Amino acid sequence: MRRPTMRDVATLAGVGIKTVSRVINGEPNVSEAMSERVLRAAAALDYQPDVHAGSLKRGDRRTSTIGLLVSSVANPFDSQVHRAIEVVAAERGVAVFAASLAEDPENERTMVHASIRRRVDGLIITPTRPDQGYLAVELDRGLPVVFVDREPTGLMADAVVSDNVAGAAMATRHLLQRGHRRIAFLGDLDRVQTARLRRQGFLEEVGRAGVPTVDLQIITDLHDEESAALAATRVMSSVPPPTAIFSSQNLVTIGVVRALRELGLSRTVAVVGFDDIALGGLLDPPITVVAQDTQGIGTLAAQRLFARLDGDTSPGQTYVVPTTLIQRGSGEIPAPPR
Amino acid sequence: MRRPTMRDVATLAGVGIKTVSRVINGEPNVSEAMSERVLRAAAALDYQPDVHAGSLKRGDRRTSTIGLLVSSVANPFDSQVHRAIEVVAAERGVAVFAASLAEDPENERTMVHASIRRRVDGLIITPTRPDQGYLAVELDRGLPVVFVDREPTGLMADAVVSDNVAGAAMATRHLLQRGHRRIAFLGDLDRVQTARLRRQGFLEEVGRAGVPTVDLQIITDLHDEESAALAATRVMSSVPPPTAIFSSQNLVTIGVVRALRELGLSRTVAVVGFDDIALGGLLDPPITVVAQDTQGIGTLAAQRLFARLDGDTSPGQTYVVPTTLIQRGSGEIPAPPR
DNA sequence: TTGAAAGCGCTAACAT
DNA sequence: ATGTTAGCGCTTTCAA
Repeated sequence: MRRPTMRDVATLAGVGIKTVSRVINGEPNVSEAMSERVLRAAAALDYQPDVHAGSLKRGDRRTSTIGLLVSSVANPFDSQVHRAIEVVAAERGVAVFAASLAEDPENERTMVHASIRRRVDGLIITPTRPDQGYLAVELDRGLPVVFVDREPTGLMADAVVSDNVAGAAMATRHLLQRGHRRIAFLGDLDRVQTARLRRQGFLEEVGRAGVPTVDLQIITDLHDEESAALAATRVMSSVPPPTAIFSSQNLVTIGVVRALRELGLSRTVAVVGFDDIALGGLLDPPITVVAQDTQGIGTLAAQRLFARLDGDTSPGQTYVVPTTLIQRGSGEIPAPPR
Repeated sequence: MRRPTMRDVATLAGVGIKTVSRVINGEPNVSEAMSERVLRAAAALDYQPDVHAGSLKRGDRRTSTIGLLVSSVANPFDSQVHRAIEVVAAERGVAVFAASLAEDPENERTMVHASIRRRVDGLIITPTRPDQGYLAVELDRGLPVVFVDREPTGLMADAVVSDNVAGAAMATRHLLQRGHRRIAFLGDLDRVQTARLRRQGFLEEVGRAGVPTVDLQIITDLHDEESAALAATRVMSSVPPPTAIFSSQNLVTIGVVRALRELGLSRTVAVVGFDDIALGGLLDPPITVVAQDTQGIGTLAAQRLFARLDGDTSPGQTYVVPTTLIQRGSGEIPAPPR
């Protein structure tokens, strides 16, 4: 009925508790016969050691648990990153404690503290607050923190991010090369770092191409599919309308596709989206995107965290993971002759 | 540098450790002045209590942590269920420790034990092994377990599942009503319970309609998009070919859609899929599906777990969550005149 | 090779 | 209202 303790195992095996500890932890200097006797008793009782009770007295205080705080575990980008992290963690017998911050700055501190109260060995975070300076004291105390998707502010630490500026520039260049000049940029919440960087990449590229500002339409702060669809409809009714749209985020792209479909313009107006879309290849036309390497990002973030846990004390740095342009059709629609 | 303990807070505040404990835990019988002094000291040291050290001596041994073991955290169904569970858990200050079993039976036991070693208060599991009897001892020891997506075998416990049989029957009836008789069933791994139930629902419904067996093609054990596409291509080349396809799972549906598209049959052959598909409404034709209520399933599973933690000792039972037919176009293609 | 004692950070039980 | 002691399950230290 009661969960057995190491002492119960010791009693059943008729040995001292320290011997059980040695066997359970695979420590040396235990005779073969002893080891087998203890293991038999442990199995008979269905004994499972208490990781946290053990860590209490141990020097390193490790719990073999890390925390992952992302925008939302239900979001495809985050859940793919989560999966990649989990694979690396599982190789080391480390469990992942996941939580969604829902882009609410309050939640970031709350969940960081919830993690620390559970004594995680390290933390992987998508920063949501304007400043991460409050984490400096935790870094000092030896808690490694790696950021994903966005760089932290007010703190030197490892970060693993997509090349947002270059990716957006690549998408933009792709449209320019097909003759587009009147291009609309539809972006999500401007307080999100990635949204700003993608806008920057777009602006830099059109600037290099010498496109006059009057030909551009820059819409920001689209927060969902609905607002994006409305914005796309409005943009297309301007005179003269854009011949191409660059949408800087997943949901925005979907909203744009839906709006163009309803306007009967989906075969006429070129679209490139940032962040891949499930089944993008089966849409009509298939949608061209700048895809992020979610697996690469997750794997690298986990590797950085474990490197820190293994003693790496080099200064924190940002790792930029390249994006890929996937040409499927919507982005290859040429500009109409003038 | 070192992480402060409750004793450090007590020393700084110049009080006994038990007073700090009372303040931190919001226990009564502490003067206003004392409380403020302790909180000031705790804040100055950036103190965070150790949940597990506390639970060690506490009567209930609760850690305010639950484990969630699903097929894959990157899978849309699972990650939506995860998010719903997390919302209920967060209301109670409970953290969720998530892991993917990747449909590998070995992983189920491994991760259950990994969870128990971390002393989770309860477990929500998508069963992957053929039998869950090994968990009986844990139930006895007071660890509540709730199953999601599939029912357990060899164990009486709560389970929250979609109405797979009725959902599949509904999809089948929908096709029958449009005059289809030659219908193909494409299902995933037959060792997965939901795959068998959906096949059963299909067979029961065609049976009720008196469709001769010779008109049906039943393909199972499709494990991914590629094998599903191949199977669909093969099925459509039979003579006479089916006029409708019921695909029993997400990836299978995508494979079917891709194959029909390549064969130029996507506007001719009716398709209904089990489990919704992101952007299914933007495909051409838009895809008709039997959607599962992921949020309802996750919320209910979490509610059942917490009800058990709150003392509910009623016998375990299965909760069946209804599915919804979403008519978008592909399922409404009529059978050709004979 | 084995085991006894002390103590990790905290709470329960019992003082005061 | 506040503090003291013992002990949760385990590992460390040290002795046998």
